[in-house]
Amino acid sequence: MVHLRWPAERRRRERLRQEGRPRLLLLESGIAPPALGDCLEDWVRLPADDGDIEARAGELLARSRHHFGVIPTLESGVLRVGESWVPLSPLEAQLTAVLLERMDAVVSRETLARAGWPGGTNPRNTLDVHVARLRRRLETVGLAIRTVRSRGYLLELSGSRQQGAHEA
Amino acid sequence: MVHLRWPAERRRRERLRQEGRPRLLLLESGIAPPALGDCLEDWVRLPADDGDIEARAGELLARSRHHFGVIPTLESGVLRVGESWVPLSPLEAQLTAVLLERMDAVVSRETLARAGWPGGTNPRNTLDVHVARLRRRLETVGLAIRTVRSRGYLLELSGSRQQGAHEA
DNA sequence: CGCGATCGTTCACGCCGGGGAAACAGCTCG
DNA sequence: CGAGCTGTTTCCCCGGCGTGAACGATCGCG
Repeated sequence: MVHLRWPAERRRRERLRQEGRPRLLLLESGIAPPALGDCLEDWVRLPADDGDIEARAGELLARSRHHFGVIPTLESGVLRVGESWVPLSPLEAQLTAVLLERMDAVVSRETLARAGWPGGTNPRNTLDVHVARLRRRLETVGLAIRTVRSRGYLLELSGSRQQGAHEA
Repeated sequence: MVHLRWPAERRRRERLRQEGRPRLLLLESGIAPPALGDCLEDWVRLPADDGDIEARAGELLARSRHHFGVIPTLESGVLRVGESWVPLSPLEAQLTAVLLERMDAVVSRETLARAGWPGGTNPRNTLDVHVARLRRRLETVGLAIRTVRSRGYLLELSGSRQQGAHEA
């Protein structure tokens, strides 16, 4: 996150934009706000409260993370999401792999069942149980498995905008 | 684009957020900026220059347009509008599909009835009830079903102007 | 002008089935 | 041997759906 003065550091701003880095413009008083180049930019009019500047910087950072998207990766039983990670059991890894490659889309329980138990035979509830367990595990790294009733499941980052989403 | 006062209109803000509509918070002085829910929100500390408010509103609008083409899509029981989505039951999905492909146009209740109950059998206020429920569900993602009396229903983005307000 | 008839909305109830959670048991592997 | 995986059973909650009835807004007619 870079703070820079506007319009004094105009060239620097341009460079940062090309590099795709988030930047916060500190507006000298009396200057009109510039048109923002992209989602990774914001401005604060001076003089400003430190808290406000802090807040904008934080939002910008969060937005940039959201914008670039966190891409979970699964490799030899370890699921990484940003900084954090969890070990997955073989079966859980199977299921997660399928959910992952259809991230943000619905995966039918049937597909999941085939992924986890190619041999086929297992009682109705087995999948439910494993999904429940997987759920608990994934939420520790900020992933959520949503149920789409009578359709299947959907994997997404848990901050996402669903109707049930709760946050401060 | 909605301007609202913070923290006074806290509930309104929450509703708008769930509907995925852009909103600008006008911060009473002395209040700390709230954590932003998503890319469609911003704030200005009062008292503020009109130009600054204008600028932020403009950016927000641009960002929101950039962020979604606002074209609702329905796929495997999931209705997406911009960043938000809702799971729909099979029946609701049927109805929504019809409304969606005639978006912004009136769909007769008869058509809807046939879409939801191809077996034909189902007079009564069953349809009404399902429309009511569907309404509640859709408003969480910023869609609205308007009634056109003795004609049918009409699906539109809830940001649109109310019927009854005939414009010049 | 008022009064039903008509149309639409919403609430409350009940049934049904999908899906969730806990608890237990066998298994595997270090 | 103990801990973590996995399968299975059982119980039950809650969401989806249909129905009935009360409520409310319009409209038309005398």
